[in-house]
Amino acid sequence: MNVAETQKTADFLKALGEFNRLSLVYELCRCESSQNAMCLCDCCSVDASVVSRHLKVLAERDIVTFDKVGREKTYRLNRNEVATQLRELADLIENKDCKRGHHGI
Amino acid sequence: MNVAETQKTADFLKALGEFNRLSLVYELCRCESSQNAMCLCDCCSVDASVVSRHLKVLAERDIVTFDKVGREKTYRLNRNEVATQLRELADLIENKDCKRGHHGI
DNA sequence: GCTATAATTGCACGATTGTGCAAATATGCA
DNA sequence: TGCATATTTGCACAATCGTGCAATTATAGC
Repeated sequence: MNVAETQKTADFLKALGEFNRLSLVYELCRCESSQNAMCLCDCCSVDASVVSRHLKVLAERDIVTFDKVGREKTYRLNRNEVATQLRELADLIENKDCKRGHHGI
Repeated sequence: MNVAETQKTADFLKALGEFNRLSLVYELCRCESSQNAMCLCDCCSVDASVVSRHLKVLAERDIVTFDKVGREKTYRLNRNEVATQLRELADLIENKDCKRGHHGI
């Protein structure tokens, strides 16, 4: 695992690892259709500017994607991509193949 | 998803979502046997006290477990538990059942 | 054009976090 | 008992982060 990959994975997990951002993800998870940011404000009781910034972080990590329709941005969760990243990490952590003993056996 | 569960998941992800802590996890992932903290120091170039603190955070989230043997603590990765948590989150995010339309359809 | 609404940005602030160093604690070994 | 090694803790500090408010930008609709 090289440094860049490790950093990328850490950034991904850090983006998910904040209460209000994870709440946004869960809220989007419940939505079949895209949701605009104002609508998403309701799920976490913070200022609209804060939601805007959190969504920006999530978008930077490709956790969510948005479409701009008129003056609204509608967000949707990148379900498959996020789930895949989590499962890949799970597989890596559980993987027996790369294990070695104390002395590199 | 209630507040306490969301916070717990966020804390778990946050614990993994820091570069040096994730490096420690990867290092433990490569080890079949338990490793003591001094040995783990090598994988991330920070002070031993820093490693100690990071391992404490990982232990608090049940990401690692340790045994105290003599004056050393040997750590091992809770592979199954961590992988399971990640997969449960992946399943939740991908789950179609809990989806609903814009108006709760 | 003007106004209302959606979203972002700048600024400030307090809280948290990661870090190194030195000191303290704990334990093994001679 | 005394010394060496492993680990933790206290302290300080800089950096990052989450937040709210006010101002700004963008766009729809009149």
